[in-house]
Amino acid sequence: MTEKAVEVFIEDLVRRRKLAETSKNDEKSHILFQGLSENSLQTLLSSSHMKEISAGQQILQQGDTPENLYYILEGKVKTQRFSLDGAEVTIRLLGKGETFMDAVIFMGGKSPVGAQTTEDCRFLMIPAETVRRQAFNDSQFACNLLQIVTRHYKTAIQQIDSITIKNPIERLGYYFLKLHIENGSNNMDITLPFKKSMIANHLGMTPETFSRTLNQIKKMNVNINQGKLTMRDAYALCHFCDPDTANTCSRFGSEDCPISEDNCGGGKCH
Amino acid sequence: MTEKAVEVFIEDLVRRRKLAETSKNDEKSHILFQGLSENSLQTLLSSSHMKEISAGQQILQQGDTPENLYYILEGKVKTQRFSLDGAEVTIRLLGKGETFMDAVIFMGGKSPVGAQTTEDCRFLMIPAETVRRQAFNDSQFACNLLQIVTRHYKTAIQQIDSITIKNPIERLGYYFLKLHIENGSNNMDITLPFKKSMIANHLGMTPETFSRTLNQIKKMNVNINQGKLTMRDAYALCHFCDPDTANTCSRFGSEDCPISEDNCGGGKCH
DNA sequence: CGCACCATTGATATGGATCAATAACTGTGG
DNA sequence: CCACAGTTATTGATCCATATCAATGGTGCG
Repeated sequence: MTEKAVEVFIEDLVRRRKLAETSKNDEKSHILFQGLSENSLQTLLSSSHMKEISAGQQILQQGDTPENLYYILEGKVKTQRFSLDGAEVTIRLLGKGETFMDAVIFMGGKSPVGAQTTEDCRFLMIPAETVRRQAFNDSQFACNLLQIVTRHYKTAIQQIDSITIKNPIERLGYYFLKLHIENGSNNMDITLPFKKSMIANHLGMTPETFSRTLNQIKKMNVNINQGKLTMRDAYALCHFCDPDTANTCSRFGSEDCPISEDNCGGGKCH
Repeated sequence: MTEKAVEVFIEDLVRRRKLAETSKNDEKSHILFQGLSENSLQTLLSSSHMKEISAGQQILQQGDTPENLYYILEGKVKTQRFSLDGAEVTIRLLGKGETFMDAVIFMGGKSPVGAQTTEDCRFLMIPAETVRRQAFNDSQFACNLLQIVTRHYKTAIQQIDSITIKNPIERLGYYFLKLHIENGSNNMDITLPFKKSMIANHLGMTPETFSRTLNQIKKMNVNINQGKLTMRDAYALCHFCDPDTANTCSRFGSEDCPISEDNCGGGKCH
């Protein structure tokens, strides 16, 4: 990364950090840089560089040694695993402002997952060695990483849960619900952020099953058309909510919220 | 924890740490205390206390706020999740020397998993607040935690992979293989560390399927009798190995190892 | 000895995968 | 702007792996 690029990047970060302080708008993966001194930020960024990778490229193979932490400035990515006979599992689907290989760097040894662009991408790449050194030198940074990795872990647990004890309708419904909440719980229109077949794989089902499941969901006040999802009412997906997710929903506790403790006393009703 | 107990515990830790330096015997979860100053150790332990909990007790409910990090001094534990209709998924099965709620403490909010003893247990409990504070004050400790959590995350990824694209035989075979390697790759006798029905649940299958799968595996030079597993030869389970796991096997690279690069050139053969 | 609990075995049911054909969409070049 | 090729999504028919249901057999404990 050139001196100039570093400066621009830092400026942007600082601006956003100030923004985050005043408003409640916390952009997700800025957690990585949260609360860092200018100095620490400099150390991280001065050894980093940017890279553009076009859509559909394998950024990193499962089994490679991870040399960098990737921060997505632009574009979308999936991380995946392959079985010996070529079957693929999508572990994460991620976009702008998210990081990957953040956890892998601390696992030691080869990466258990591969990563692939699904759109043209621009990355900020921070060398793994720098990240490890800085984690050791700056406990604020280490704590930021801890927060990120535990969040990934939590998501992974939910994924295990979802694949093991939920049926396709519940999985898809829950996925849509989370998109809905991410988009702001009042927004009734959602554009699917990935190809259907990718989401299907991520949810542990085939594209055929995904398609059929979509038809089921259409009967529930939700319409899907050309990758556009339109909810008849804001509560259409509440059926798929759980107490944990409810906490992140702006309508949690409102009169119509089925999870709300006021409505059933204990968060385990329904 | 009383002054006395602290001292005994620290003495024991120090002894083990010295042991770990000289031999290659790295007991798993001592990672938590690895490389900490006496001072840091004191801080952590002086606010800790011990607790005994009998078999079958729910230590912590899914949805509770985690108040402590648990270190298992004695006994066995499972962490689990429940669906709204009562179905259970076992996330981890763990024993002596392992920790839990380590990651959850940094997730913020309620615990996404519950924990239950499966045997009589004795725990060292370190208050969550102490852990968080110490992570911030001692980057060595933070890095230890990072290592632990990323390891959990990796296991979770493998679990997702396993449930999604492996059949019951492969799952069970892989589980046995890992036990075998943990026990020292030359040990041909393994005692199942948990009840079959628990392992079954952990592997995402019913007890019935587990039982039938066991019969399949018996045809492959592995015998199981009353929770005792006996391998005809040390390579009986190699069929279920993958390049990643091979690295942790003492026989990796030997003539008969099917993963060894010498035998196929690239670690993707078979 | 008898009661629980757990594991095993057999019979049956079923959800989702697979296979196969068609349809809709995307982008490209004339 | 349309025609065409390539990709992605949908729909229908069939199959199969694993869950479920039900009965039996062990094992340990009071």
